[in-house]
Amino acid sequence: MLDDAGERPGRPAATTRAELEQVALELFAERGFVATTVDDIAAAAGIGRRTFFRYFASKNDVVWGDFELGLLALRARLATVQPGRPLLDELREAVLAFNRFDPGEVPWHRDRMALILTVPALQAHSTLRYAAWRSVIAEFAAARLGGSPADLLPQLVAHSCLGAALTAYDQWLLRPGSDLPLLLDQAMRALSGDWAGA
Amino acid sequence: MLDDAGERPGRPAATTRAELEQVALELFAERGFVATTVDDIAAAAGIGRRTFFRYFASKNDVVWGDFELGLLALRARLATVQPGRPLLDELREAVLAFNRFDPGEVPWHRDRMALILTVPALQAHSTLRYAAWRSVIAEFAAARLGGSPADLLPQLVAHSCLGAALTAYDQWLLRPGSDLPLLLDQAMRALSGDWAGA
DNA sequence: GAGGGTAACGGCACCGGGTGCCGCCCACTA
DNA sequence: TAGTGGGCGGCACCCGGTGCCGTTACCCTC
Repeated sequence: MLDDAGERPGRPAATTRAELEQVALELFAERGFVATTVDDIAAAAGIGRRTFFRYFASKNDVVWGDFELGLLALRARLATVQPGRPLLDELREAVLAFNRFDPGEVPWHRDRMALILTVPALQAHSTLRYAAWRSVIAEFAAARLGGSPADLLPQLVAHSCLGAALTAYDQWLLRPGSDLPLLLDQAMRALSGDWAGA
Repeated sequence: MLDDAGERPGRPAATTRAELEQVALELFAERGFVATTVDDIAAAAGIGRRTFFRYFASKNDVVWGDFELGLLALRARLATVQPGRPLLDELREAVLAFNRFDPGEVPWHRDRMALILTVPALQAHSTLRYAAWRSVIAEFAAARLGGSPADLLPQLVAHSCLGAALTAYDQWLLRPGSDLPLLLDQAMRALSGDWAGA
């Protein structure tokens, strides 16, 4: 729905999610997220405000691109993993893969993540997205550890992985020129708990 | 401001945060959080809607009681800890202490946490509160590990502790009759990373 | 006991995100 | 050429949140 350029029955869609996202991100970069209203975005994209909400459930969602797709890919990847290696190694590689991007997309992605991690409204909203991400991890961890994804340990593993990823992203945005994959690797490795001693 | 029963100059406050909180929680329990409007709360408390926002910055905040006070206590506790013991042990005890309540308050607290952890709007908003909590932990961890609280490892430790606490709370709410301190203890101990192997 | 200072109250108007409703538009199909 | 059906988008509305400003009620001083 809402996409295919000129297919079957009804009236053709006036725009696409990707196009709207691009228009919106430009406005956000100019005026900031909060100062940009949905009316602004709709006007800039040449659509009605009401239509905007048919493409995105909320203004917050604009910034998340195709997160659901990434989630599917993550789940698919984890489903085909061989049981030989240590859990944390698998998770580390999966997290790295999930956050790998074409060099051309990186600045784009960086802008998006900067918004998500610094604008309070987006920071708050992100929790709901992360919950879905965590449940993918918890599912995999439960399969490895035995028991249900709802059990304490898989849930904790999922929270830990998320914490590591967020920590790495924070560092990435904090230190210009830093290397995201490296930071993710460091953060994930630290989940082994070396620091617990003192 | 806004509290002391009958002190100095101006007009006396019409109510208190605690009273408003109680009125609001009752309404939330009856109709649910989203179905209760700020007008409802204000009317039930016999104040104007405008006044409500002088006691709480947002409807979301009603549910958080004296979180800031707890934060101060946590910071104070961590500041007076002797450097002898392993970091994770100290953190575990601090987290347990932070979440210790009078038996009489427990059902109250349980209701609040159930709202925070299940109502999407509150779930999202909680992230902003947790950030302050994490920074207290990161501060302490940095003091122990050396370096700045903004460094990767202290941030990761803070995220991990938060993840453990949230996991424990989720389990507590999921399993009626379960023991919160025990769950917190289990979750915090699991941060040592036993699970990393497989 | 009259008056001034002061701080909280609370109405009003406004903004912006989000939603239900409904008529309109327009490509495709028969 | 008529009909179908899905996207568009205006309209009215709800609700959380804010700035403004006059009002209220206490306490202190004269």
